[in-house]
Amino acid sequence: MPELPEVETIARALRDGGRGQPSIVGARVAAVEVRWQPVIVTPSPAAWAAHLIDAVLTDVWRRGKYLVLEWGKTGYLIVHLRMSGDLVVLPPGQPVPKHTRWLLRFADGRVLAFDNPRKFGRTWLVADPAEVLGHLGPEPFDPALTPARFFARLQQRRGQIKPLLMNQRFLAGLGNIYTDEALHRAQIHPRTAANCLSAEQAQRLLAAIRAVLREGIAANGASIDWMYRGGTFQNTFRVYHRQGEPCYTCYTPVERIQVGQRSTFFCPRCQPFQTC
DNA sequence: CCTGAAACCTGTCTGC
DNA sequence: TGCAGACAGGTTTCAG
Repeated sequence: MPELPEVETIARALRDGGRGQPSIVGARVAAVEVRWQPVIVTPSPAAWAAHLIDAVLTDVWRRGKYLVLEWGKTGYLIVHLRMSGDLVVLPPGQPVPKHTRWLLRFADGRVLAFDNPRKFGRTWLVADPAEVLGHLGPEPFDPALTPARFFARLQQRRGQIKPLLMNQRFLAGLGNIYTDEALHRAQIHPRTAANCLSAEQAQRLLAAIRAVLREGIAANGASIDWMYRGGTFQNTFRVYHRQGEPCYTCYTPVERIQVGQRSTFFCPRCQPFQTC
């Protein structure tokens, strides 16, 4: 589930209200429960819980695929969902999801639950968010990331464009779905060497990345399988999971290949392979 | 620097 | 119905 648009959807719902629940900003923690300790990276699970008791949530935001919950002077609770799960608000008395790894009970009776079936997700509580987020590349919507700057960074890399776009040190937020969708929109083959792209292609690619992310956010993310619900972007996929079906642009069957160990979907006609 | 393999997990779906 | 195998939105570590 969780790439930038899904994480953004969760962050906005927690901060502003949404997905059927009002905002939790201003709520005070009355009790903490950790059900699967390895999910807590730092500090120790006991210290983690002790720090959060009585803390008041002051803000929620997103950086890349990380969710950041601010608790005033208590610090920053940072969450990464990895391959599955959600951060959900439950009204008083409602049972928590089956795969809840930790939960915060608020003084008003509501519960914030970290639902993470595959146990890949991780949580940190830190004084400085840079401890966790410091390695991340630029946000895709950062105005400082101009087409010229993006092109210059591509020029410095010789690897395949798809794994590079998914490298969070290069750019923060893209995952398997949105990368394939952006490359199709920009008409670039996923195995193209990054430094073989022209300035025009770089500009087109950056615009395509921003367009698919914007559409994904507007659709509240994508829902696939049982992992996540609520979003509708899956109805707008142009290539992802469409192998054998006609490209909407040229009617050539969409192909599925492996690139960087990930299933990759592309149109062989709209996205021809190129070398320098 | 770049690539590929493996590991971390649970659940769903497909085919025999 | 049972069961084996493939596959899944991510990241890290290691070998070459």
